[in-house]
Amino acid sequence: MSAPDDISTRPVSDRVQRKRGRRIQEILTAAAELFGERGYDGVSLEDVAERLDVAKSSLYYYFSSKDELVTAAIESLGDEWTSRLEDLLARTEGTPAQRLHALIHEHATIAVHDYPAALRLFLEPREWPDAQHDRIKELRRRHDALFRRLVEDGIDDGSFRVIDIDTTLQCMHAALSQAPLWSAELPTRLQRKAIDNLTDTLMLLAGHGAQATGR
Amino acid sequence: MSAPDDISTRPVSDRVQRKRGRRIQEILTAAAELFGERGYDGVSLEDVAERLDVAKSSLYYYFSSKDELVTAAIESLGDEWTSRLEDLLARTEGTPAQRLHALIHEHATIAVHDYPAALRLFLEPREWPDAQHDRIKELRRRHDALFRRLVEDGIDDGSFRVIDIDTTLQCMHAALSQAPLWSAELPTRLQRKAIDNLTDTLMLLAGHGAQATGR
Amino acid sequence: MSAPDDISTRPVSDRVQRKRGRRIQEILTAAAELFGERGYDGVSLEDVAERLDVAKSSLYYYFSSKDELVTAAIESLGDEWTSRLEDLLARTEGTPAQRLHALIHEHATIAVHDYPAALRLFLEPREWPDAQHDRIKELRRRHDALFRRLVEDGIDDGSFRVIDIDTTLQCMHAALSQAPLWSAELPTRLQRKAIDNLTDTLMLLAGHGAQATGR
Amino acid sequence: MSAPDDISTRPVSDRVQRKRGRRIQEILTAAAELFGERGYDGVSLEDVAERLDVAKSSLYYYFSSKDELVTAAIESLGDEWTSRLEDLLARTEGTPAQRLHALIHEHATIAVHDYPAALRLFLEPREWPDAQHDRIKELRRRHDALFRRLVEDGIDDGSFRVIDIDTTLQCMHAALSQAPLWSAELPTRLQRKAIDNLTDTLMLLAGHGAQATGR
DNA sequence: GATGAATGAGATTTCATTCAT
DNA sequence: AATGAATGAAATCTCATTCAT
Repeated sequence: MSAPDDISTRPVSDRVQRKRGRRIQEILTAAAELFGERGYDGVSLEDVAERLDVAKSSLYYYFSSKDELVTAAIESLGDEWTSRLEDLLARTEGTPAQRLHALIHEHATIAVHDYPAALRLFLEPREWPDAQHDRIKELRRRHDALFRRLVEDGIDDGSFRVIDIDTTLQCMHAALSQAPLWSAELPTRLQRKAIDNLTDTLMLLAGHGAQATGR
Repeated sequence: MSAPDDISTRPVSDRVQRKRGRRIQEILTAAAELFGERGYDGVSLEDVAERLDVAKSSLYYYFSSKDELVTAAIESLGDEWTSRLEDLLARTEGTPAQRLHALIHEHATIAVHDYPAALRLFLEPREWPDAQHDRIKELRRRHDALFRRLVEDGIDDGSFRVIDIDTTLQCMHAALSQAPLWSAELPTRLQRKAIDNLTDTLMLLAGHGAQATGR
Repeated sequence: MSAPDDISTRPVSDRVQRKRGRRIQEILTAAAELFGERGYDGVSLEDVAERLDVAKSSLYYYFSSKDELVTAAIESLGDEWTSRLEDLLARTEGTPAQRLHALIHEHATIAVHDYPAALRLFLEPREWPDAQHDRIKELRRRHDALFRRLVEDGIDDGSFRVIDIDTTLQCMHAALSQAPLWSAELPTRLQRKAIDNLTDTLMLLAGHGAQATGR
Repeated sequence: MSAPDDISTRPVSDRVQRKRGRRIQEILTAAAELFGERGYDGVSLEDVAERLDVAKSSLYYYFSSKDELVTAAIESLGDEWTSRLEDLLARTEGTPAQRLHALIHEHATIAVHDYPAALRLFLEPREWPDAQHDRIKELRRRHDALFRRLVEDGIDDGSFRVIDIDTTLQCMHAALSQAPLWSAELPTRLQRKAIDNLTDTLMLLAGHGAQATGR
């Protein structure tokens, strides 16, 4: 009805752009929580929309399908998660053992405390639609690399001893992924303690004696 | 009007009875595989029926609902699994470390080799309908008890040292549950090796040095 | 496998014949009760079979379809019902008012007391499959004729006065059909009284004062 | 994350609201007709949808289950019906006999003429799902109260004489409920007459002589 | 941007009916 | 005569997706 060219050529104002970005983040956060908790099939778009207090159809303005929304949510959560771990490592000095201890502790804290919802994301790809497999694997790789490097460092300097590094990493990862599940049942005041225990226990997997945790 | 007393005289012949039992086992096996692989929501009755090459509605002749089928499948699989572990322990002598090693190895073998499908069953209850929660928890308890006793024995005689026994068991369990997932991708010839590695690695969680596995 | 002619030409022994007849009656009785109570759609063949403690498929040995079973059940019940009323009239002497009173009372007794289940049978044809319409109408006609004759007699001799005989009969019939419904809620000891009240009340429809019922 | 407060500023415009209301009424009307005619089991949602020329699943946008749709349809129809009767009484003066006559006549007119479909609604609760029982009973109570009061008035002033007021009301109700069934078969030009006859006949149940209907 | 309305595909479940034994 | 097993059709219900406004 009005000149169409106008619309397509006019650069969308920054303010509008930012607003859209913020809205998308809201949606992704809500979606990540829900999907993390109940899995792909366990959450309908209606659920996501309801939590955001918008109409279901409105979600399609930002994402062209459930799959796309899920993909973005996973990516977003995974990105933030990995970034937090990378940041931590960047500012933590010390022996490989100290740094691995810090990394595990941080990961456990995020999992149990900050994003208990996210457990399914790293858990297993088979649940997710094909499109997500690669993204999840990629996330998983980035995430894995952080741990792997530290473990290798520890092996090199003789402080760690493992049977097989892949196996070790898989076990760590499995235990960390499952952690929110059982620690969710603990009363909050015990969770910090649980995280410490978990961290120390997992250090054993690297063939390294439990660190004193000042407890 | 006079009800014939022949209820007792027509006890459904044994042959028929056995046949029915066999059929039910077929169904349960197929169902356990599928549900184990793809989860409750990921499998439709159509899928189960198709694998058995029967009509969807035929399943209702044996089970009155999807839930009931799933419950029975879980129970059946879990029972057999736990029995195998209990049997193993009954015939295995030795130190707690030797017995725990055998137990983990057996569990890993079952998980990776015999029932790679079953991983979800022990994984997490939230996915399953309410009716299943208790059954799964109960299975989990029985299963847990086997490991716990051995670890406690090892602690008592000084051969194990753990930070916190609950944490240790959770980690072992998590790693064993996840194992089929990543080892599924290995070529078959490497799987035996993977199981050995996994077993030795998990022994570390009990604070016990890696056993020589004759490798 | 054996000579087939034999089977078809050999006259089935009387004993067998009678036994079959008895079995059929059992089935019809059970079916009439169930269908009367819960209607055509409300009763499955499984329900009928269960009450008889036989297998569902066995019903097909006697009736070739649900519809046929229902038809026969209706017919059987209706026949017996109408016969009872005809018998009653045959042995009851007196004025039209006395005879109508007796007829209504008997009908009400059967409906409320003997076959409370049957209410739907006379209620309305639309519920039943097409095949049944005519049978039900025919039953209804026979039944109606009994009442109609008496009312006409009473009109002729001046003891009844009605607005329109069809209307009068419809109302009587409606009230009698519904009776088991509300009297079912009464405690048994009040049902006899309720039948009396109903009878006297319906006599009013014939424009005849309530009879003294010796109460 | 910050939930916008605009819930109150986006109150779903009135126009939309009204449109929705209208749509719902359309559905309820169609549903009431069908369920009234063929009963709960006799009507599938497909039937309702087809009459409205929409997809089956669209009904779920307005009602969350068949039961809910049926409940609403019953309620809606029953409400209107009772209101009409209450209105009539509010504007009708005269003796209890005159008012009862008017009430019965109006009820018969609605039943036979306006909503011939509704007969089952007042007929019998056993057909309807549990959820509906109470609603139907409540409707029935309201409806009953109208008739009861008038009959009681007539008894008090000596113009009516009944055997038992409950029985009288049940009979009236039964006859009125059944009326559409048999009068449906009459040619339209006779229906007015049939209603008059029915009304006069039912007045007899109150022990009151037939009113002259100018015939 | 946002949403109410609508829909098609697919899921679970029921049931009359058939068939081999 | 009787029945266990199996099945296809249909019913209720869910949900991702589309579309007009």
